[in-house]
Amino acid sequence: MVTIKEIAKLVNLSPTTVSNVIHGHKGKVSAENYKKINLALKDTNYISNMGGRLLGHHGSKIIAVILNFDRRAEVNIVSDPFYDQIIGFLEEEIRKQGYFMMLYTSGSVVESLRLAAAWDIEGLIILGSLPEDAKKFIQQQQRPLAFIDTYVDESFMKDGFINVGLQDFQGGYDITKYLISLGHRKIAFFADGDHLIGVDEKRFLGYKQALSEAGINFQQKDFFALDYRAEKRHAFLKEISQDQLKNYTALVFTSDFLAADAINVFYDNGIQIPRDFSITGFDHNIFSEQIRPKLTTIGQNVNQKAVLAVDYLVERIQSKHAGQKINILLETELIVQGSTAKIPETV
Amino acid sequence: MVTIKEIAKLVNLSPTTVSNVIHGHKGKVSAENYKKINLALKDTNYISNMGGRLLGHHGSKIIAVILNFDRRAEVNIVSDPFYDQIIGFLEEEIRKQGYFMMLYTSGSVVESLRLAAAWDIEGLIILGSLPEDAKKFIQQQQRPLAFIDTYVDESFMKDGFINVGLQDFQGGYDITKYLISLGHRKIAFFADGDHLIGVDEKRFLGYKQALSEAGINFQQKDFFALDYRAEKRHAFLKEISQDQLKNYTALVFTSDFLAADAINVFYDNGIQIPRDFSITGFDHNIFSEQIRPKLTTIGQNVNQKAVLAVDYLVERIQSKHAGQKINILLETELIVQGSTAKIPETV
DNA sequence: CTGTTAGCGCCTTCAG
DNA sequence: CTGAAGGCGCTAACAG
Repeated sequence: MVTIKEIAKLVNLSPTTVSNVIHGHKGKVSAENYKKINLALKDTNYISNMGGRLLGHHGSKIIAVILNFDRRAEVNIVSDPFYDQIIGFLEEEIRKQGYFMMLYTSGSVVESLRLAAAWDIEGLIILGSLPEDAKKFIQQQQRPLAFIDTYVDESFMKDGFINVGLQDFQGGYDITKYLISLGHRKIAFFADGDHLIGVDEKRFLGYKQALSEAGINFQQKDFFALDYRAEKRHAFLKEISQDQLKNYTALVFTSDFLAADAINVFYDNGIQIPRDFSITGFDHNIFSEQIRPKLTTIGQNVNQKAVLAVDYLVERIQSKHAGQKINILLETELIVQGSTAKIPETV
Repeated sequence: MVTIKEIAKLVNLSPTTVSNVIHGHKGKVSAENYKKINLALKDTNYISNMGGRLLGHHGSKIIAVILNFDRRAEVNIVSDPFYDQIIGFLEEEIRKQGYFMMLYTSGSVVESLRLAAAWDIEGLIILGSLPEDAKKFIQQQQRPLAFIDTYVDESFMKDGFINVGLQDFQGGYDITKYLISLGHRKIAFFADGDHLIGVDEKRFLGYKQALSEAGINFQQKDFFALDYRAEKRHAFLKEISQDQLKNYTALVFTSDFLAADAINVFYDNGIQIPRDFSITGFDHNIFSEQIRPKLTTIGQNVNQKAVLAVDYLVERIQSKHAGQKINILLETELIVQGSTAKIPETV
């Protein structure tokens, strides 16, 4: 690997001058030498050694993407397409912005911050963080952070805070309202796990709001928690489909994955959608399209999420000061497909 | 961030001694000082600055995962679950082995190698590489490489070569043979794009072999190339289903994704599976389970692939010499589900 | 406009 | 067993 020193020798100039050319400081170098050095750089296929940069704290050019470990455990089970997709988009945008992406999975904030320190990482993108972890990140932050889909208290959104999320409340509200507009009044809600947090909680609150506005009384029994393990989940769905669910005409799921999964379980047990239930998903990813009937769902632009998060982060890295807090919630879109139907007029 | 020097001051010893403790060179430090230093390291939460390591070529602890750009373009379209899954598994194993993962997408071998040089990357894992790119990597390699699912000529598998793949030929052979055992003799083959390369080619050759052994004559028209763009692909499937496909009773797809996609198109056009066609997939991922009927497919262990690739690579990194070539093709498993059926006895 | 110098943190000699 | 010294490549500060 060629070094600046070697290039300097080659063109009979000093390393500083070479460095100036590399950094495009045109004003500091004569046009003639500028050209000569640039040629030499190309000829020798010069690459700057990142060790040198790191050591002088001149910027590592690394952005780390931190994935919450618990989420990841599931990802490998269900292959959560949201995470998969967004990682691809993040990598693309990080690369386009001239940075390198380090991917790190950890359940521990401390571990993630150690990584950031060791590599002098310029900024972190944090995916799927629980609220309490987000707080820890914010409190111990040494460098710019951008969260994706994280809800924290206003009080934690100080200057420098960045979050790019989705109007989850609105999405939950819209899709529930749509069901109500079809005549449904007995609408159950299904989520991943017992304790609703983050995006699922907002979607749930939107659902409740829509019920309430329509004068429908929500009861705790209308909420169903699904196990992340396929077998348990399937057994549970089968069981309730023969019992509790008989009271409902529509089922709202917090994700396309869960909705599609449920449709299959129902199908296997002779239940037809939307004849027996109207069902809705959330995300508008591959699962809502690769199921029959296709899901009525809430669309989001995952690419945009990734690009915005990276761009805000990079801006903050380069401006070198905190800047105002940013908490963008992207708009959602109701996608009506075949999994929902009007309730038949009954007398 | 605490440095070795600071720790040294703290305990009134030299940096060298501290460094020795950090590296566990017990023999070189008195037991007493060893303890004292270790305590100080913990107290101060010491993290070694990677810049220092890099600069001295003491090992970056980075393994780069290189994704072929063309593949990735598709990944973002179809969210190819194989890539998604394996990236998760790779990250996990790399972390477990004490390395950091840098994820990089590039269509250019040169770009990837520049990255490797700049960061003094210790080893590369290359996913979805075309054969000609693989050759370039091998020719220009400066450090250990591990390929996943790459087929290159024997002549390129010199010492140091590592590839972890699948018995794709066997898989294609087994699944076709299974169809034949059900009585099918008119079996079409569907792949992604015109020019069969890599794993798809092997699967195809397995299919042909099975046909040939059963005395079935393969003709070029039995091969169908699918467009990666959903709309074009769907239109094409619909079109041929009303025409050319009438001659076939079974359809072999190179992936679960394509098979599930086709089932949906057929379903939308009133074609029932397996009544009208028997259909097979390949991979046994989420798509074969999230479709009705579930796909008869070929199973592979993606986690094992990732773990083996990382472990072989790390072994090579640590042993510091090339070692014998490794070209492991993992076993496949025929998974019989509902998308295939016996051909009815006709007279 | 150009060059010299110093220092970032670590590790490996080598000398005590 | 311990310590001092040098060098990895780069850049910023400063001197010419």
